[in-house]
Amino acid sequence: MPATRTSKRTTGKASAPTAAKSKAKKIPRPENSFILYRKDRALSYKEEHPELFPMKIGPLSKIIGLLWKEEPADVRLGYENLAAVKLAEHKVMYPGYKYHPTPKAQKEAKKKEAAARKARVEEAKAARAASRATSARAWSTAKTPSEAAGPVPGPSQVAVPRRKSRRTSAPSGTSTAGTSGAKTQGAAAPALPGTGMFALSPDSDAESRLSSATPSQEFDGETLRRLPFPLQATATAFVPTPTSDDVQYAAPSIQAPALDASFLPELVQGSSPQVPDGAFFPNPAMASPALSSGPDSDPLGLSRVWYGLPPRDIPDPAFPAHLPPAGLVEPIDLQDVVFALNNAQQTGVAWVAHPPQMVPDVAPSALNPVLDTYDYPPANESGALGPTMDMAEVHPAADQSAADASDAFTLEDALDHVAAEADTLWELPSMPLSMELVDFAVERFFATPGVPMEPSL
DNA sequence: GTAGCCATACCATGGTCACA
DNA sequence: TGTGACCATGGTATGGCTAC
Repeated sequence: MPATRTSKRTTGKASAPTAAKSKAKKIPRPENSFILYRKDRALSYKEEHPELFPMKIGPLSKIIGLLWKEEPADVRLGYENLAAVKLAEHKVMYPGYKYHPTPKAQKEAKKKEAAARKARVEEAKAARAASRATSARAWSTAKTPSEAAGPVPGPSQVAVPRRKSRRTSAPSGTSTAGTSGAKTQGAAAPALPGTGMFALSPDSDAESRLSSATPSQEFDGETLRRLPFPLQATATAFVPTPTSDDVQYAAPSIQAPALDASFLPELVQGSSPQVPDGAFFPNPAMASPALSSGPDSDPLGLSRVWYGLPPRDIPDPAFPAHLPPAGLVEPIDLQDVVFALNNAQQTGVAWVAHPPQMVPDVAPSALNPVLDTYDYPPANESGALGPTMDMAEVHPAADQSAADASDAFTLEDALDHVAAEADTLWELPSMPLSMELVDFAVERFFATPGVPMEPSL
């Protein structure tokens, strides 16, 4: 159950400094829905009202707070979904993370200590000033330089020891923090050792190992497979995305009753009267058992894990009706898992879909040239249609995907991929993502072949 | 003396924690 | 269980500190 806000800072005192800015090593908290909204809205507000800028953060936050309250429910829900995904990503990136706010007493003690330090410095400054004044007077009346030097300075006149420099060896201009971009580059961006061992682990050392890694290092395909996002190890055939209209045509026989592990069945290889042997089906009910799946029939391991429908609810400009090119192979990442599970929970339909333009009384082959390659045979008596794929097309595409994955790949690329996907999430249908669902998706993610670490959730 | 780095303060809302 | 506090984000101003 989400906690309700019970208090609000009204003291006028500032919050602690942004951790991401002040301490590169500290793991930042996951962003909540409002913070994500604020980030987006500040940019758009600046575009809408350039005459009001530069504007201080205080007034801008007030304005955005008001706008947030006035936003329709679906917009807020979109950001809540996005926050849920960010939370899931955060759990994957920092499996052992736990929020530890500094107790008030400790904070105040620290503040007191800082104030005392400041007072000491001021005192030393004053002493130096007094010393200079004394010296000047002595010099003005001195007959010789040795006389002008005056007495040996006392302890209070000795300069305060300088603390060790915090300056790094980075060239100037590289540490202009404060922009969102700074988080994905430089020291703030966790990177990996080139050996392929990803420094994510469920223990508390993960933080230091992440921060000590070298940015902008390139990684081979094996390393890439170990990255949390995208999940290359479970590359699988793309299935057209269902829309809300599709749900009503879904086959009753494959509706999932509840959210559990049975939502993640193996992809079934089989055949049907309409498609060639070897096509992949998302559900056993849709494929005859003529062919069985296995390493021989599935050399690329495409049937290893089937996580559900990739969440491509956003129209693909390249193809009508969201249809990807035949044989397109996409990696499935955590976002996909969360979406698929959420969709399953909300609609009870996880696996069956047909193109949005398809209606039951129209023959699939009459609809779209794309269907020359795609085939959507009736799955059962209810007329529900299930997607299948021509594996003669899929396998070469999978080959290409594997080749791409073997290319040198920077962590920055992977992070960009995640960020780009997250940016589109607000367009998802209005469905709340429960924390249970997120946790479940994360657990499934870590159970995936190719992901080396177990989470300690 | 100055350039550059860093921390802090300002503000909003929501999630999370410790404590009574 | 309720409450209060911290902290996540953004850009700018300001001041302290260090290196040159």
